[in-house]
Amino acid sequence: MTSALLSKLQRWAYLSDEDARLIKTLPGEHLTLARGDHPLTRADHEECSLLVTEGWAAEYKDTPSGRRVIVAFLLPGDFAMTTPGHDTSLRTVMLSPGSVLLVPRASMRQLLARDPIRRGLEWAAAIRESVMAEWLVNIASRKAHARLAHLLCELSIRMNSIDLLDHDVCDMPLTQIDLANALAMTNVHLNVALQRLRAAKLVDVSARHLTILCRPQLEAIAEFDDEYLLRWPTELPDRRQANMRWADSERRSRPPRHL
Amino acid sequence: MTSALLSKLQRWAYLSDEDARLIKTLPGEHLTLARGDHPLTRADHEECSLLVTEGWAAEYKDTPSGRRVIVAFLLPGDFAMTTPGHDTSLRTVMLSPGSVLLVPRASMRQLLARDPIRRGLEWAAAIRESVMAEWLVNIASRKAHARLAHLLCELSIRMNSIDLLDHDVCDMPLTQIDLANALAMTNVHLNVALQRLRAAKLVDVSARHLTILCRPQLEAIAEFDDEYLLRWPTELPDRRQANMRWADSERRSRPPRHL
DNA sequence: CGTTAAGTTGAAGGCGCTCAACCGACGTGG
DNA sequence: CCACGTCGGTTGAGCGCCTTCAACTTAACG
Repeated sequence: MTSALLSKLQRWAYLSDEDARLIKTLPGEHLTLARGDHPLTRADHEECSLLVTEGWAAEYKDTPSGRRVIVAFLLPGDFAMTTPGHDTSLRTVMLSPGSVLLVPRASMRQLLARDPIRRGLEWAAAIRESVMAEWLVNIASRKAHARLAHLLCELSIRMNSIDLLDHDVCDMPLTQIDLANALAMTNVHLNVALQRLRAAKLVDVSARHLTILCRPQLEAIAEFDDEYLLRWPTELPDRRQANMRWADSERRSRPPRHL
Repeated sequence: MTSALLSKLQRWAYLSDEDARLIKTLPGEHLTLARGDHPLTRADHEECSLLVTEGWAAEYKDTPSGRRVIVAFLLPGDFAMTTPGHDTSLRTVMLSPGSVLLVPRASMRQLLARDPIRRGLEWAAAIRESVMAEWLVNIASRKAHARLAHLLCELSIRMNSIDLLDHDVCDMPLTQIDLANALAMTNVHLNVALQRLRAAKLVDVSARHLTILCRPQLEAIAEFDDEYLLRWPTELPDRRQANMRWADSERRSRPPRHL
């Protein structure tokens, strides 16, 4: 039921049996939904959090000009953004049949009262933000096929972290239109980008499944580095060599002349 | 000193005199920096939060292919993302001369112990995330000149919310290259987009200042809706109009908040 | 089988990129 | 003091990635 969330939290925090029990028996309204359903109403937002337990969902905005932009994919174990006074232009929709749990605020408080769980959830929130930043980088800096490759890398790693990846194969119930909406391109061009990855035998996307055929090459053309997803809590800070790309001259340079 | 943070928090939570005093006397190492300086080292991240007190900063990533992507602008009163085990590929840099406060974890805990302050900071964090989502939408869905217009709208509103906007004029110490890095385009094309807005007499960007000349038109071409920035607080009466320093005659009224 | 949504392919055109040159402002050093 | 270097800003030409539009195929489902 909430086993995806449990797997995820156990990666970042050591949970007691009692903690695990709390999560497995998390109370709330359980909804079974079809693709296209919107699990949250405006009223819900004030009163509960939304946890995806089965299937995939998305957070998106529609622009006045009619475009849909997917801002985040929600996989099993992910919470939807439910912040105080949340932004009503951001909506949550199911991208596949699945089920969700509407967790009352009181139960959430109960979870957060447990230190290991709270830390785990904070990690999850931090990674969520990290993923959004990486999406910005992805859309802002890479060409279509590399963007797609990057997203597929991310999704497979995230599926792995909830034990839903098996030998580089996992479910991926997205349409090409969904992918296009998440990657800031048209479905037409997403298709050609996908063909290109297929032709290079890097991935296989079909029948609602994703298979990574050659991860090293895929990661190479995607410039994919999983650090933003995995961040190990106990890791020591010696891995990164600070490459100062702001030249020394800039550091003490005069203020830039403006326009 | 930390007056920008104070102005911001007071928009979303009632602060007692004691709360205000706590913020004004927030302890920590105070640094004066030049453009291009990196205020945070890896070690700092584990031990303190970074608060911008003067000037502008940016959070950015550099891609292997050599592009720089700015993921967020930090204005006075903004905290840099300092999460446990934070993503080292994301860095913070000053975009103008200014000063920052390195707040020790202990002092942050002290702040968070005060309920109104904690709510205010949570509110600020929620808006930060909301802004990132809107940036995704902006880059993903709008053309160059509209992207630029949207960003300028956002920045002017954010400056207003820390009392640094005066009659639609505020400081904006960004180079066109900074703007281009934030908007996923080249400095060359940013320039033409800017010329276009200038020619239409919608904004004036010069001498490190931003002036909104015709907000209604600017917001129109930007598809700008300030809801994601202002989200009505639950516990405060609407101070927004009172605080707006521009004529609000033709601003459309907001649908009443659902109960 | 008829209908609808998703996937696929092709052609034409445009928005934005690359490359390149130039100017203007400012600081530096001879 | 002036020459020069550097950085930011501005403008133009050419081109290519991606969009738009359109038609057609395939799959799912009553």
